[in-house]
Amino acid sequence: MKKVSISDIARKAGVSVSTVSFVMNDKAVKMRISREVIEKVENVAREMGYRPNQLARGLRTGKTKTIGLIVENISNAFFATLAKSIEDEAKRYDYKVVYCSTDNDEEKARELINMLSQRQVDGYIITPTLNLGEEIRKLQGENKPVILIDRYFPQHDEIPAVLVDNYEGVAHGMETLIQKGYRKIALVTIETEMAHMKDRLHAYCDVLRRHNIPDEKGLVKIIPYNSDHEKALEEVEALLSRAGTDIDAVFFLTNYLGVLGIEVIKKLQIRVPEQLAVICFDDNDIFRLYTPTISVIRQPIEEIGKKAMSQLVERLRHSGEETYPISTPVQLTADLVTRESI
Amino acid sequence: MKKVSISDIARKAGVSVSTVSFVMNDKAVKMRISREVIEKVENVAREMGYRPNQLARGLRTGKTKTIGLIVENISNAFFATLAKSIEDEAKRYDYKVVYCSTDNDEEKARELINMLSQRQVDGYIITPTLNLGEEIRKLQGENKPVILIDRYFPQHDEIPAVLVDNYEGVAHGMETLIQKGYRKIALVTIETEMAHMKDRLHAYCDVLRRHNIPDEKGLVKIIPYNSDHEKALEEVEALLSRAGTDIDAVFFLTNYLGVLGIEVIKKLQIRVPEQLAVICFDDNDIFRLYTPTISVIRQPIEEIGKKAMSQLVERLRHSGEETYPISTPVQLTADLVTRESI
DNA sequence: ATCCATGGCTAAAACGATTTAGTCCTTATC
DNA sequence: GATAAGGACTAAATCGTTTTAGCCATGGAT
Repeated sequence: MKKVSISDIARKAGVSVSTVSFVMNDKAVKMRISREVIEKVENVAREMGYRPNQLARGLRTGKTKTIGLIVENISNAFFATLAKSIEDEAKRYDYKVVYCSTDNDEEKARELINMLSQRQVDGYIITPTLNLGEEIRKLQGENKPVILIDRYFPQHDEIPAVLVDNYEGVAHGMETLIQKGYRKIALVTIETEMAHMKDRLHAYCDVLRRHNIPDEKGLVKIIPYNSDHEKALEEVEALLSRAGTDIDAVFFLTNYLGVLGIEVIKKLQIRVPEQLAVICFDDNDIFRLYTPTISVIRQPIEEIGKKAMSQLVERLRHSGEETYPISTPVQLTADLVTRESI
Repeated sequence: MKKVSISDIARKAGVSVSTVSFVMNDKAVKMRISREVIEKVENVAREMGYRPNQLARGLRTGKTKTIGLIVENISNAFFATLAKSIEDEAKRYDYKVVYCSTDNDEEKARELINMLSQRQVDGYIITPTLNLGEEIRKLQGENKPVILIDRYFPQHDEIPAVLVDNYEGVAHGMETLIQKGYRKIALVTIETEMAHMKDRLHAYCDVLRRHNIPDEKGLVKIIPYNSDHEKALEEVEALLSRAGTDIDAVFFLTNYLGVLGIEVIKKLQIRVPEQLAVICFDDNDIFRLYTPTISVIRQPIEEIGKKAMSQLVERLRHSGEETYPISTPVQLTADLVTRESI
C-alpha cells in the first residue's frame, strides 16, 4: 500500500497534475478551474486520502513550515516548559517545531545547526552555547532568521534575542536579602563564560559592593559544568556546611543548582531561613512545595516562548525583503516571588 | 548568499553531478572514481561548505532518517525525560527525532500523525490517545514501523509496545501498604478509558478484594482530564480532608496527581505517614526531596526510551522485507522505591 | 473573415539529490 | 585484427510537488 501522490489523483480524476495542484492549494478560482472539476478533484482526493508530500513541496518552494528549536536539555523543567510554549505558539502560526538538546556542548550545537540546516528549516530559535556566533551569522547569511533565547552574545548585537533582565533580577533578590538583614550571602553558580550568567554574577557583586559588603571569594562556589550529580552535591555541601556560622544566606543562580541545594539542605538538616536564607533564580514545582517554600526570581517562561515565536514569525514574513525590520531587543523582567525561605 | 548545491560543486570541480554524489556517499571506490577526482571533489565540497539537502535526498530515496515521537505533553517531567532518552538513543543510530504533544486530545493526535506522515518520517514512537488504533494501522499499512510507549491497545496486539507492568507495580505497592497495616486506602486517578490506567485501577481493586477489604466507592477519586489546576486541587482536597478518620493511606496513579496531592497535603498540614501514608506511581524530583520523602513505583524511563528506540530501529532495518520479525512484546517492571511516606 | 479576449485547462521546467544504464577509452586475449 | 574486459566517468530518469507559459475553444467586436 504505497502512499497516493498527486499524479494518482490526477489520473483518477482524469485531469492534469497541475489542475490537482491548483485545487489543493486554493488557487483553483484564480486559475479559473470550473466548479465541476474542483469538486471532482476534491472528492477523489478525499476518497484516496491524499496528503501532499512535504519533502517535495519543500524542495520546490524552499519553505518547509518548520522551525528548529535548540535548547540546552529538553529534560530540564525550564526548557521543557519553554519548548511546550513554543510548540503551542508555533501551531498557531501553522509551523511545526523540531527540537534538539545541545547538552551545552559547542560541537554538538554546531552539528545540530548543520542538521537542521540540511533539513531546510525556515527559521531557528536557539539557546546558544559559547562561540556559536559565527555559525549563527552563517544562517543569517543564508537568509534564515534566528532568534536567541535565554542567552545572548554581547559582541553580536545584530542577532536578535528574547531575554530576561538577569542583572535586574538578581540585583532585586540581593537587595531584598540585604534589606532583610542578611549580610553573609553565598552564591552558587555554574562555570561558564556565557554572558547571561556573568550578568547574574555581576549583579551579585555589584549589590554587595554598593552596600560596602566585601565579597569574599570563599562565598562564591562555581560548579564545573560537567561534574556529575555526586560531585556537584559534595561541592555544594562543602559550602553549605558553613551555614549558621560564616554564611547566613545563599543565592542559587539556576534552577538545577537550586534543586541540588535543596538536596543538601535536606541532608544537612539546615533550618531555613533561621540558619540559612535561600533564594533561587528560576522557579520549579519543588520550590513551591518544599517546606519551607523557597523564594525565587521567576522567569516568565510562557512569555519568552510567545515572544520568541512572534519575533521569528515577523522575520519569516519579511524574509527575502530588502528592508529587514530591525526590531528592538526584547528584554522581559524576572520578578521576585517571596516565599518562606527569606 | 544561496546555499550551495551538488551541481555547484560539480561545476566548480569540473565533473558531473553523479560523480560528486558518488564521492559524497562513499561510493566512489565502488564506482571506480580515481583518487585525484575524489580528492578534488572533497576539497571543493569542503571549501564551499556543501551540505546535502535532505529534502531532495529524502524525496529520492524515500528515507529521511527522522523518526516522529508523539508524547502526551513534553512539559511533563516523565515525558521530557523520556524524550531526552529517545533523542540520545536515536543519535546513536543516526536518526533525528521530531517531537510533538497530543495534550491527550484524539483529534490533535490524528493531526500530528498526519503531519509527521506528510513529512515522511521513517518510523514512529507514539504515546497513544484513545481510538488511535485505526490511524496507526494505516501507518503500518504504509510500511512505517510504529512502537507504542507507556500505553497500548489491548484489542490491537499486533502493534508492538514497550510498557511497564502497570498491574504488577500497583499491586506491589498495595500489598506493601496492606502489609504495613493500612486498610483504608484511597485512590486518586485520572478519568480515562485507556488500558494502562485501567490496569492500575484493577490492581488496586484486586488487591483489596484479595484481602477481603471492601473497596468503597467513596475512596476512589477520579479527576476529569480537562479540569484545571484549581478544580483538581479542590477535588483532591475533598478526599484528603478525610485523612486520619476514614482514610489512612492514598495511592496516586500518576506523577502529576502526586504533585497535586503534595500540594493539598501541605495546605491541609496532614502529617505523613502518621495520619496518611502516601505512595505515587512514577517518580519525580519532588518526591525524593519533600519532607517526608514520598514512596513511589518507579518506572525505568531511560530503559523505556532505549528499548523503544532499539525495537524501532530493528524494524526500520527490516522494513520492506516480507518476513516482518514479530517481536515479543516488551514489558519492563516498575519497582517500588520505599521512602518515609509509608 | 479576422482579431482579440477570456475561459478552462495542460505541458514542461524546476527544486536537489540518487541511481541505472550507458559511453568512451585503453589494454589484454585469442 | 577483432573482441572482450576493465577503468573512469557521465547522461538522464526519477522522486512529488509548484508554477510559468501556452494551447485550444468560444464568442463578441470590427
